[in-house]
Amino acid sequence: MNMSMVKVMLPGEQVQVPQDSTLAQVAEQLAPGAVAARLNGELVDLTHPLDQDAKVEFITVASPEGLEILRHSTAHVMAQAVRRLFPGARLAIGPAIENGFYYDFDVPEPFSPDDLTRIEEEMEGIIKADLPFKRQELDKGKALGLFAGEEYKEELIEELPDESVTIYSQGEFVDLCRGPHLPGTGHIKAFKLVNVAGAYWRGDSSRPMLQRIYGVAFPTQEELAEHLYMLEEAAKRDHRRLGRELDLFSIHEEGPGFPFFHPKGMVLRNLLEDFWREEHAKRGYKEIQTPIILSEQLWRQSGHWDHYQENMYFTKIDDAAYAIKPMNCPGAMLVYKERLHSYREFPLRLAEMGLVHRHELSGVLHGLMRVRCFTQDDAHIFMLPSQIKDEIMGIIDLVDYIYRQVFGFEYRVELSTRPENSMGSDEVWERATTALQEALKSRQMEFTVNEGDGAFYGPKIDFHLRDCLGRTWQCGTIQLDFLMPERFDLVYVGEDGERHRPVMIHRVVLGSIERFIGILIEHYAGAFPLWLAPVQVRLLAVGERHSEYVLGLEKKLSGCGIRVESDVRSEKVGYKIRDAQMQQVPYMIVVGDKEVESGMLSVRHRRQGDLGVMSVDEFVQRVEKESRSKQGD
RNA sequence: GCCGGCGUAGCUCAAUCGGCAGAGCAACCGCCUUGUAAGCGGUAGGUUGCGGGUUCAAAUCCCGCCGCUGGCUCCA
Repeated sequence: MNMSMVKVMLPGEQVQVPQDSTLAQVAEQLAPGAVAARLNGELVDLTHPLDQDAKVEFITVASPEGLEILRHSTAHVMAQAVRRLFPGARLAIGPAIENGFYYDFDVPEPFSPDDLTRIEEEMEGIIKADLPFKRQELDKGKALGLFAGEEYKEELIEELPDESVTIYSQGEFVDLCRGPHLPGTGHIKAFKLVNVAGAYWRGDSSRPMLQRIYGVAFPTQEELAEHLYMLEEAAKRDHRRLGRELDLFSIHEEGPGFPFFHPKGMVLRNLLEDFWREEHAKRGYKEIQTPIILSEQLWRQSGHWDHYQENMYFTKIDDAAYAIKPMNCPGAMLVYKERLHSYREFPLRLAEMGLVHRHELSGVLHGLMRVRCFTQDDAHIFMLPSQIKDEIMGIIDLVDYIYRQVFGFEYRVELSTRPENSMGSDEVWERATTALQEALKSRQMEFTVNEGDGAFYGPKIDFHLRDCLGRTWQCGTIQLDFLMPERFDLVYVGEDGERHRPVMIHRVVLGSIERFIGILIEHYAGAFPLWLAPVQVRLLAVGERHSEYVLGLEKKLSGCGIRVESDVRSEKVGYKIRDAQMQQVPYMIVVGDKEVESGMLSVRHRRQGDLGVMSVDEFVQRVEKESRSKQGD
């Protein structure tokens, strides 16, 4: 018998196999750890047959794609377990996510933590049975029949563009799925269900709330354990915890979402603001300040009344209606309108550290990261249409300078386009969005597009930073606005002597001072670089007889502009060092008989330990140099 | 706002089945006079988030509210 062969091109080698062999058969010989494959560029299951010559790359769970498959398959196993334990549960969607997966279920009763344990046990059984994942293609009509009564699956099937859909099954469990999947459930080695949460179907709060179970999954138990350990470590960096331990800020039941800054938090905050002012002055910004409470009429004119009312607080003064500002722009408009402007003044950059109040839903408040009042490092820039691109590029440079060069943050950029409830014509939106896009492209920034997430008055570029758990928070934003100038009838006198309409940019760099401080706390795990450290030096008296000398030294150092405090408590030196270490004080100076006699300083660094002896001048210079560098440990 | 979990001393956490609210750290007082990550002893600290209910008896069980928290939605 003449068996026909096909050529399989693998990275670095080429083999011939009988036609209609499966990829699994090839993998058995050549890639024992494979769980899936890339066949002519497309991800497929190992059960896929080879009917013609093909380029093949095998995938293991060590690769990002393999890991995603592992997690996705684990989600299916979880759904199977849930179905066994809760036969009435209807399935929604169950994708792989960072570190794991989730699956949404419609169940009459929410899952309890005990249920999670039972589900985990059921999953173990399914894994032990090593059920193969089977793929099947069928037309939509048949699929709808198969999933009859599964309203979420029906909705998904109806929306799929192709006439045929694929389903996967393992054992008795069948699910609509594009795949690919692991060869069998036995390939799952390490997973854990971590929590349950309510989640609206398709993220729409007007639709039913489903129960979402989150899990994590890794190729090995070791990696899973490592991940769980990392989470524990991350919790130690949580700004809410460090804010209390380092006495930076507090939030009270009497003011949910309204943070209180303590003396040390204020030092940090003021230093950050000083830095901000310096950098903005260098770049031609003028600073203004506008009131927190302004007439409701103004907010009607700006469009906030129609588009932002739900987030605003209102009040009355002498029976007249006022609103507490949720944004700074209308105030800046009034400043602009104070007098007539010439094109020669442009771009006119009016900055404002503006305290805004917004009614955020109670369920979203989170330490300093999401609050109900915060200070925006705002600026409104008025300019000619021809200046848009340069101006936006200048702001991108400033953001990059502060985020990356000064603080060493990794950040993500998003372009947000027109939302549903917005003002203005399509044409204006189109123009503004294109301008932002072009600025990003000429700066060669990588960015993702966030459809429908713009402000109600214009599209925006957002800069996102990560917290200790990898959650991202929007910080900087650049918003282009053709509408507000229209609404407030802003004009400038052009070269031609005629009046024209200026273009405006709203922008923040840090975003919210509060949120940015939250990010800083987590980024440095409380060990702020010297220039930001609320206390830079702590003097530790060895015995009580050294107190007086220590206090004199404190005066001397603080006279040199160093933030210093003294510990003259009746405690051992080891105790004082431990205390200063835990407070993340960068420098400790031990003062005993030797130092009093010699006039030298015994310096300890919070990371490098004992630095030995140096003179006061030497130490002051060291501190000044390190502060100027803005470098961390 | 919605779904789940949680709320005990300033902080971290105990308190068996519903049976006298407890420990460590911090604070305060005293002893020690201290040399590079926690010296010793003592004192004080609580309407168990708030309000109802069940019970002979509630931190514990039930209901409502407040707050925190993980998500969803929303957003700097």
